[in-house]
Amino acid sequence: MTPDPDITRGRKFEQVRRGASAIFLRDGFAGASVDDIARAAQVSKATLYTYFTDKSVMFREVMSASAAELFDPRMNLEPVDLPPDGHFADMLDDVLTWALDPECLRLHRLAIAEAHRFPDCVGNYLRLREACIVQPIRAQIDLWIKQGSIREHDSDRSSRNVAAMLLGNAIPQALLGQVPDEDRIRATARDCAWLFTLVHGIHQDMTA
Amino acid sequence: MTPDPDITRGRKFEQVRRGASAIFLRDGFAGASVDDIARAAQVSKATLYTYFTDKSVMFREVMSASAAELFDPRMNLEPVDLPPDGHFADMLDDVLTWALDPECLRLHRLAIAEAHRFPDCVGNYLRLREACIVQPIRAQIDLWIKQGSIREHDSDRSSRNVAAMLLGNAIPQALLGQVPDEDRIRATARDCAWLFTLVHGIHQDMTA
DNA sequence: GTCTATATACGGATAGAC
DNA sequence: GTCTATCCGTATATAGAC
Repeated sequence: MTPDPDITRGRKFEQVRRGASAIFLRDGFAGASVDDIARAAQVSKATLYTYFTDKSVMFREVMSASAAELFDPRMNLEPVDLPPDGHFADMLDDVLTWALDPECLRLHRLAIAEAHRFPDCVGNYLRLREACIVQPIRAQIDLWIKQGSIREHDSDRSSRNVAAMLLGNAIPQALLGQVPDEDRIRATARDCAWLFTLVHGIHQDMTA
Repeated sequence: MTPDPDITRGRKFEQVRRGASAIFLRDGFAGASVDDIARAAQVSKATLYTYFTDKSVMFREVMSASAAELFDPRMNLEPVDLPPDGHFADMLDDVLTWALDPECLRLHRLAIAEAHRFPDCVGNYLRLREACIVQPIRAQIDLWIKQGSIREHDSDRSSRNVAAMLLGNAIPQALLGQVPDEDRIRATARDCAWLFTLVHGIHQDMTA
């Protein structure tokens, strides 16, 4: 929401932004035509150019607005006051399910595709997304450590490792078109939770 | 190397293929212009069109040829007859370093970017890549299981988990422009190896 | 088979009426 | 502020000479 000299807001701003968003997310930056965007926004091309000085400015706005929209609501995912056992798997399930949401995937694909055309945009995106994924996990782990439910350790590292294992297979495959089904998601979440508690839990059973 | 009716091979075929490869990998499908490709290949546009019926055929050829070139030499990475301890971390280091190679990253980015424009191409790519990454890990694990160095378990699952944790953080970040340095790679590889042996090893020390 | 030159369409961006 | 109509460069693809 920082005022951008290249962007003038007006009546149909949201409408335009949504249209642009839809087309960019579908076709990428180079693949998107402003004619298509105008059609999708139900606005004339000239109107587009009253809002944005050119296509690249339009793209930047779409990226930051989409990221803000997608990543903000997740922030209110507070750590829950429950034992690590079953809840952790549920939580990881939620995170993975969220990350596999079509909207989330499209934005991620776009960010990757345009990474070296718009490095600044994408850097910002990466930070926001990272925060949305590993921070909840880390907060939860920290709470459990504080409560003495699990052993003390470097939660920054372990939360990143958990996130990596949780998303490391599913996201690349989903980005390439093979989205895992619910059962597969659940199994992955369980594996992660199991492995985490096995390594960092207090009462681990090595024969399990 | 399957004969494609849309492709006629000739004297400058390789030259053309390399030029197209360079431009597509740099600019994506929609972003690449055939003028640029012709320039990069030091060939006229007309010559391009004697080899490929159109741009999309050119793209498909680039994808499959690049994948074949990048993924084939890795196949001869045989499991080594060593104890899991130090060697596993080294091996994982190799895998991660390879996956972070600029050429490998560019192809991966392209595959993701064009996933829904060329689903067939990308499906093939995904399988080849998967095989290159988790198969060596799995083969190594299987060997150790057979030797009795580590406990018996579902190596298919564990190798995928190891691969996920190994690549899950580094690859997305690298795709978005933030390639980790050697130390970071080494640390990640070590974490993975440590965690794997801790969970599946025979002589684990839980206080470590 | 390979080139130069060109057809044809589509792209981003703008002029000017309202 | 929003539209219709248009400019003009660039894009893909081809014709035809050699």
